[in-house]
Amino acid sequence: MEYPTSFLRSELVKKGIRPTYQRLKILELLHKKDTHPTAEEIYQILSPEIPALVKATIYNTLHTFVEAGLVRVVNINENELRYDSTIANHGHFKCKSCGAIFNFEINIDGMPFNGLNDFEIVEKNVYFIGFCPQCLNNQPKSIKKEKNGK
Amino acid sequence: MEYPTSFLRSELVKKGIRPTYQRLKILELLHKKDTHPTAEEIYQILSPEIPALVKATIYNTLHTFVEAGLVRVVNINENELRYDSTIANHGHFKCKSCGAIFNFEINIDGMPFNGLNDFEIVEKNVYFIGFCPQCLNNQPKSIKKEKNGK
DNA sequence: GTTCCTGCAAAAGCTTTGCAGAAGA
DNA sequence: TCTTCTGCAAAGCTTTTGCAGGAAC
Repeated sequence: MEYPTSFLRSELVKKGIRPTYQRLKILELLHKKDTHPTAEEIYQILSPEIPALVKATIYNTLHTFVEAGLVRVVNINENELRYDSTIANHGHFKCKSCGAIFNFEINIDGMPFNGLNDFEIVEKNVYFIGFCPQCLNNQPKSIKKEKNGK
Repeated sequence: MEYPTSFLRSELVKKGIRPTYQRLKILELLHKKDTHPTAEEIYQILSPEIPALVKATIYNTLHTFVEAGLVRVVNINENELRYDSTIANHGHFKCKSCGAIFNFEINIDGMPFNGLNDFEIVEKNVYFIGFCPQCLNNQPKSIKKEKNGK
């Protein structure tokens, strides 16, 4: 998928966020990468292109985006925050071996549940944990014993 | 629910974990409290009872429990790790206002999904975010505008 | 020109690690 | 007695904050 600058720019302007170069690049990356990068990963990817870029800016930018509802924080085990720009109904699958996060289709709103009668539900999330096909192929014997991908 | 020391003790011994006083207290707390306390909260609760207790011990103990499969890490938005001793099939609901986490019934294994054909699924999780009845009653007008409970 | 953002550096917060003494087997 | 755990202190990471110069409007 391609995201022209004009599209990204209007996405920001619509929310009252100044479309600076850094913000456009970070938003573009979040749209392109579907692996839900961490702040650190965003830094690693954009740093060569924007040498002056600093992590504080990435953190500030991500906060701005989250507050505006442009991206969502995905947070699956481990102590790390990942960011997701797809707000549609989907589940997240995290590979215990390589740590990658995949989207998959699931009708979250169709799931029956009990015990939240007087609660107001704002957001529903589903996440699975296991092993991705690539990791299963690479180490079919030992993979089950691995603790995590760190 | 009451958890006699002998029960807790055997739970640990079964997993090959030495049933020290600190570990028994932490495990007991995780069973009693269904709000999925953080390491910090565990420290706050047990500190008066065990003045010498130190956070490093709590972190180490929680790691030990997680590795043994006695407790699970629950991790819903925000940058904090919570621990859950109930391993059965249930969802977690996090209140945006007070930050408390509630369990609710949901048949996770019954949910249909697509796009994970060659994946090996080890664990399935569901979490909802919204407002709990208590917070809805306390501030029925302003609650929707609140960002989070921090 | 004014407002707001970025980069930089320093601080803050949470978690981990190394080690000596204490507790458990 | 031997092994393993706890408490303590220090280190390590990630994230946040304050401020001056710079970019956006």
